[in-house]
Amino acid sequence: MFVSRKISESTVRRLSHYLRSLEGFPDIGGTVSSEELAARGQTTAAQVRKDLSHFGSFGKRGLGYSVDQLRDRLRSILGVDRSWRVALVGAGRIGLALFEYPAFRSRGYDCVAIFDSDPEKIGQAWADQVVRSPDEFEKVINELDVELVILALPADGAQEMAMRAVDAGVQGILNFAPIRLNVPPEVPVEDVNLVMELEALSFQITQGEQDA
Amino acid sequence: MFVSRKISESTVRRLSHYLRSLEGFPDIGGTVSSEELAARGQTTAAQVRKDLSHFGSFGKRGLGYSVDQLRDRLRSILGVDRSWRVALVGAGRIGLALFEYPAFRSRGYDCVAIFDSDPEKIGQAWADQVVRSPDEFEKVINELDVELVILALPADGAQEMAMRAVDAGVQGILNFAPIRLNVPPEVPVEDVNLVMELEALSFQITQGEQDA
DNA sequence: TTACTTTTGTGAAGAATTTCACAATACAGT
DNA sequence: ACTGTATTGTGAAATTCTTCACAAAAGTAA
Repeated sequence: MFVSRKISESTVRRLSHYLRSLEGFPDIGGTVSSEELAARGQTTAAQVRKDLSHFGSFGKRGLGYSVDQLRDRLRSILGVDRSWRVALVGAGRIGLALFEYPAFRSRGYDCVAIFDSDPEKIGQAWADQVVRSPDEFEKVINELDVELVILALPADGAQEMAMRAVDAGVQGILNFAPIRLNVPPEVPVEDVNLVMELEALSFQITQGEQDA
Repeated sequence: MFVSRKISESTVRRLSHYLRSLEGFPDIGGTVSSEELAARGQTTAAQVRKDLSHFGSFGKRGLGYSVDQLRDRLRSILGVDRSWRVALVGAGRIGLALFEYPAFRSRGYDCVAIFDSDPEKIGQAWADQVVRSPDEFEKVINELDVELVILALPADGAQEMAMRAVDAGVQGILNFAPIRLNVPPEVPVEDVNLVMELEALSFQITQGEQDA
């Protein structure tokens, strides 16, 4: 019914997935059943209904969910019905890839500052942005009201910048550095660890072969 | 004891994390306790022991685990005690970032081919590689014995290339395209979805504020 | 050898998540 | 209005994952 405490990580991932499916629906004004949504997300209809039920009941029995309504509701639940002010820390290949990732800006994640400690890079123009020195970090974060920080730098600098981001009042961190960041529990961190993903893959392949 | 069926996704992620921690240990010949390992991975000592116990018992009571031995064992479990032949599909920003990611090659993931459908890109040299046309895909995958494919292309081309990869005999797929791939269950797929990560982050921030 | 300390490996308990199953309800057709 | 069909919302059951707690080592020191 109400927004109960503790929505699990897996539920959130599925919600994000449902939203992605709904965005693929051209059918304006139509409806979608939990069954259809499940088919697109390799989960079950019951799981879809359970996930959605944590936030209220916005389906119609016998009919399903209004695509438009559900999409709007999911956007609001996931916090993407607004825009976020993001700073990118690390102007390497990964930083560049993210900066130019189309889905990034199109979903309201506005990159308003870029930092890198490499003197070669400081001052470089990236689209409408200029790469800044980390010396300016706190000042810029405050002046531009940055809410999210993306850490796309090597492991050794990541912990320090995470701390500085938290102290500067940032609300969340997307971390690409392959270390576990030590931050206060009230600041959410999401990790993207490419090595871990590859290892999960080779694990599954290796295991699969052992079974055969 | 023995490698039992069905190791959970979360266990695999933790194993990968333990390995990362152990690689940071300069201490050659030393030992490490489940307690220490847990502290580095924001989990508990009992969890570490349970995770490891799925694959045998390679600790010494009263002493802990031999760093060297455990590291080797984890490498073997995760399948990174060997090298993997990888093809990159999509020579955009994300593809480039991955191609140049140092941890990539250093862990035995050898990129042996790059494909892109953009005629502008075909023929470009990337380090020791040349970007190839997807027309050559099946031929090259077979000739070079490619085992893993990294899909770093837009959503609309991803499903087709996934299918072609599976038909060509590829054993696993790392997917950066924001769609759920439809492949036979015996071919493992790992998804890296940047939008999903950002949404998980904004969800947590939004939720946190509602509680306060 | 014996006592003491440490830390593993693991059954059992507890917690969390997923699936089941069905009453409630919404609409369509007649 | 009534019958039939579809589909939600949700307790309860089943399953999976995590934590607890402690006996079984393994080393150390006297």
